[in-house]
Amino acid sequence: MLDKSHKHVSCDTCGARKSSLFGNFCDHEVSQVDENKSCAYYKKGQPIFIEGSFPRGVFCLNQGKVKIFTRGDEGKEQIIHIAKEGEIIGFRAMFSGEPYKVAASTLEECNICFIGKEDFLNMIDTNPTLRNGIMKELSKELGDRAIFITNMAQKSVRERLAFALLILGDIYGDEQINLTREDMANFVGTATETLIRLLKDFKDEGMIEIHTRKLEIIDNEKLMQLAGR
Amino acid sequence: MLDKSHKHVSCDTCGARKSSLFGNFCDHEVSQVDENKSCAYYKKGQPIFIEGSFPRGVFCLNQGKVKIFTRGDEGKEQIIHIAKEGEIIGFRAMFSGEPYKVAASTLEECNICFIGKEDFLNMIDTNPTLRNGIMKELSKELGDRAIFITNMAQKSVRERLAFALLILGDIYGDEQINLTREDMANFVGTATETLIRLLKDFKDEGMIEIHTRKLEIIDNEKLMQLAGR
DNA sequence: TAAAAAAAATGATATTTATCATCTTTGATA
DNA sequence: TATCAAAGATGATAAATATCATTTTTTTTA
Repeated sequence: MLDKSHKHVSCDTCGARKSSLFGNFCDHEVSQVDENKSCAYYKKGQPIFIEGSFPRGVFCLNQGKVKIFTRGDEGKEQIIHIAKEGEIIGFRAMFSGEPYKVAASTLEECNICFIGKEDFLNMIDTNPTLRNGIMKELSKELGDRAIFITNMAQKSVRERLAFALLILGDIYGDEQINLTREDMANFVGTATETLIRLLKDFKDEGMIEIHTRKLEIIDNEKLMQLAGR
Repeated sequence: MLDKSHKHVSCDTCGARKSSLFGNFCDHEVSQVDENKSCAYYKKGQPIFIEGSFPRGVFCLNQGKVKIFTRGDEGKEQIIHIAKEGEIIGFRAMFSGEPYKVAASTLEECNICFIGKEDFLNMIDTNPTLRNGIMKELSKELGDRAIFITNMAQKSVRERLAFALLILGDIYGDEQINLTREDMANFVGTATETLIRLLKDFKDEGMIEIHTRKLEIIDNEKLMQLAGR
């Protein structure tokens, strides 16, 4: 269980920072971020920002996982991305000038830091490394989403599930995958019932193990083969 | 029919420029682009760049339409975007440092200018307006693709076709929509046969008119209602 | 302008996947 | 720890869409 007091999490000791966009900051840049941020504890299932609102700054994930999603016409969520420790979320809408097109909420307990819009944009302007990192990140994601779209359009639910499990495996690292069946279905883009049935098939075929809610990947190879490329 | 000689198209007189990322360039910035670019005529169906290759620069569309697509496992195309006059294409991969994840080829005769990587990156570095424009563009597209993914996952083919026709209507402006059924199916994400049948339904329901290959939107309202939001 | 190729259209059928109804298990909370 | 709500699971059925085979029309090119 995480510390619930809203105390300051120092960037200096943030284990997630090395792998983040702030990873190669020098000391004084780190303290610049440190001085201008605020930190907060979020409990599981709490919204960080919602679709349609205007961004006031960006969120930097110190601890925990966060889902980024949109809602279709009937309110059904489509999970676009699951962010983990070290990721900065919500910076896209700051450049687009539009309100958020996606929403974000926690999938588990999280510690999340907040950097105000002005401070962040100021950093972008004065720090070419950060700027280039951001542009690189934006471009990469654009490519990933093209593939996501293609998968949605051309792969069967079974293939998409295999693909999704591989991504989730990466995100959860050596932890077990821990999502509700509904969230997983909303990531794969299918009905919850269909997802449940397929998970059982995958278990029977020796690709995963199911520990009630948590999933363990047993046969990465087979999943990759099924997912295609 | 376009002029096939590879003569220089001046940015100065480029009708598409005003609506492009170079739209608010001052005179000397325009001539900077002008001096560093080369122009070429492309015939219909010609590739501009292909998936997996490394970018040497960016392409600026002076005249004509271009499809941006990926290929699924069985080689089937998924069209992600259709670019028109004024759009700059292929700049994403230049920032990501990765090879192209998408391919581009012409849908009709095109005049396309080319700006080398070094020149373009130099412009980005020295021109904050261009840089901000690019970041804005990248972010916007990221939002659009989130919605695209959600549509793919949650809408029926019929709804997606309505959505696609609205987008195509915007792109083609007062021209009629002019795509093969296969390309259209690859944009909507469905089988060609299904697309053909649905187009007939749409015609019968008075939403579009079919002039052999070209389509005309008759009832925008109804399409919007069908497409949702 | 005829011939060939490509695109469009149509019908029959199979398959995948969603939906609805219901039941069971798990986990949270009073 | 008993109770309740949420999540997970299962079966039956319906609907949407893909696939395959074939024909017609349009476009391209020799």
